[in-house]
Amino acid sequence: MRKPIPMRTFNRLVDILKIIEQAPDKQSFSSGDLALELGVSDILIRKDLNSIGLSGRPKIGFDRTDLVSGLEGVLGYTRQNDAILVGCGRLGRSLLDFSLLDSLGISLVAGFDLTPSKIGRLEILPLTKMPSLIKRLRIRLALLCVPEDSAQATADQLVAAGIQVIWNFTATTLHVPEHVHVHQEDLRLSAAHVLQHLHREEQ
Amino acid sequence: MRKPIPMRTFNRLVDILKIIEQAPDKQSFSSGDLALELGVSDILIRKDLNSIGLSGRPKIGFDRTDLVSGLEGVLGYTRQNDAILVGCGRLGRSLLDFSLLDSLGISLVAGFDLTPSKIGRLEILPLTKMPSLIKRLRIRLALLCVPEDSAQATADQLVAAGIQVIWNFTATTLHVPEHVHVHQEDLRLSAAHVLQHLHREEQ
DNA sequence: CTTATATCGATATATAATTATCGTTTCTGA
DNA sequence: TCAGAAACGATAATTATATATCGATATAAG
Ligand SMILES: NC(=O)c1ccc[n+]([C@@H]2O[C@H](COP(=O)([O-])OP(=O)(O)OC[C@H]3O[C@@H](n4cnc5c(N)ncnc54)[C@H](O)[C@@H]3O)[C@@H](O)[C@H]2O)c1
Ligand SMILES: NC(=O)c1ccc[n+]([C@@H]2O[C@H](COP(=O)([O-])OP(=O)(O)OC[C@H]3O[C@@H](n4cnc5c(N)ncnc54)[C@H](O)[C@@H]3O)[C@@H](O)[C@H]2O)c1
Repeated sequence: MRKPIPMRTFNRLVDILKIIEQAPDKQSFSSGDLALELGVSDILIRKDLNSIGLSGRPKIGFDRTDLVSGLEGVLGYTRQNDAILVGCGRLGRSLLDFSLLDSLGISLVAGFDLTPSKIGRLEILPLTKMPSLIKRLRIRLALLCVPEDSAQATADQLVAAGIQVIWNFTATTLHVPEHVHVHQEDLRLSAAHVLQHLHREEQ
Repeated sequence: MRKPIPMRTFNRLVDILKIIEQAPDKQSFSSGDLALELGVSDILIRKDLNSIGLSGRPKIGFDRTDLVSGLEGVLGYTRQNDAILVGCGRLGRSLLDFSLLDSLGISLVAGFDLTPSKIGRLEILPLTKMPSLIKRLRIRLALLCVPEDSAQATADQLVAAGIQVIWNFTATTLHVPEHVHVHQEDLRLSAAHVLQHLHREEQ
């Protein structure tokens, strides 16, 4: 089995794929081009790409098709993963419309809320239906967008129903068993970066 | 002038402050405690804290009050920064309610949208009023939450009105002049991390 | 067909980040 | 009051990450 990808490399791979998608006309990309946009050396770009089995051609660069399929494969964007959305308020509804998620391989197949309804063609179900649906469709990922004071209790329900990964959009730190993974969508770090720039300008 | 803080250290400082805020009863924190939660060595924690002028006491650890004031100072959470919100749809309204921003030193003092209205006690103004308000209140930060296909045009208006930092919640990559800084709130990277964990579980 | 050049990959070097070691300080309890 | 332990800070060593160098290769132009 191949060794795990270092985090820094992983982050750059995400960035590289983004650059490629934003230049739909380019047929090939040299390590120098990509390096310039990312602010690192071309050598590093080649190392990153080589490490996931991609190679380029002298005088040409890396082929677009190779890059896209290689990167999407490694990043996991190719296969479609079913997920549920819990808490369909303002943020939740915004995410339901956010087409980027689909293109990254995440399909929201059901929504849950205290008050059931229908958004577009998607059923918003009451929470009582959650456990059975998770089991029936073998859902492993949940996006959590409930109010802060319901976050832990809802997470507990998700865990009890067998969810393995929680993408947590609330600011509440969740306590979950060892085998469950929480990815925290945290604006704190972003805010700190924003403030740095704000204050940098000041001088 | 003190040298700039390395990015990795900066990120850990944000995490450390979060840990402290989540343990409101603890009067002091040892580097070992913090290290355990962050998954790094205690030595590194001490280095990080020493680097911003904080020191601990043997047998006790770092004093809560020192930590909070030191960290908040460095991260810029102490002084209040006025900001505007452009695009008051689902995501935008959610952010207007998101009290975390206030506690990080970001006050949303006005909202703008195609359709003016009032949310709580906050006026949502038409875009025509934007330039004069930015100048009058000397606003330097804008949160951008408009639809993807208006993102670049709206950013152009913000730049023309003198905004210096744009916190971009749209997935669109913005092109702005050198002196303007864009902080991209990007779900791509998060999604990739989430998918890694989903697939890790699989084996 | 030959030459010039852009770009690659491999190996070596340099820099940055993290951890280990060790002696010191301050509190606790006998 | 003194021994022991918990935690600290400074310096040294290690590991990880990024860059530099250089020979090789494929393309394009003449
Ligand atoms: N990370 C971010 O980017 C970010 C940004 C803004 C808000 N937030 C957070 O996201 C969360 C949602 O924000 P919002 O503005 O959409 O709130 P909202 O009040 O608009 O929506 C919350 C929804 O959850 C539903 N709900 C309440 N309790 C529930 C439960 N136990 N189970 C299922 N559904 C339940 C409500 O009916 C409502 O529809 C909040 O915790 C907020 O603090 C995060
Ligand atoms: N980064 C994230 O976490 C994230 C999550 C979800 C959505 N998004 C993106 O955020 C943006 C907003 O999403 P949403 O769900 O709130 O959309 P929305 O349609 O609910 O709201 C958009 C708002 O912008 C207003 N608007 C349109 N054109 C405008 C203009 N030129 N100037 C000012 N206001 C204008 C509309 O009147 C509307 O109120 C979208 O681009 C979406 O793709 C980002």
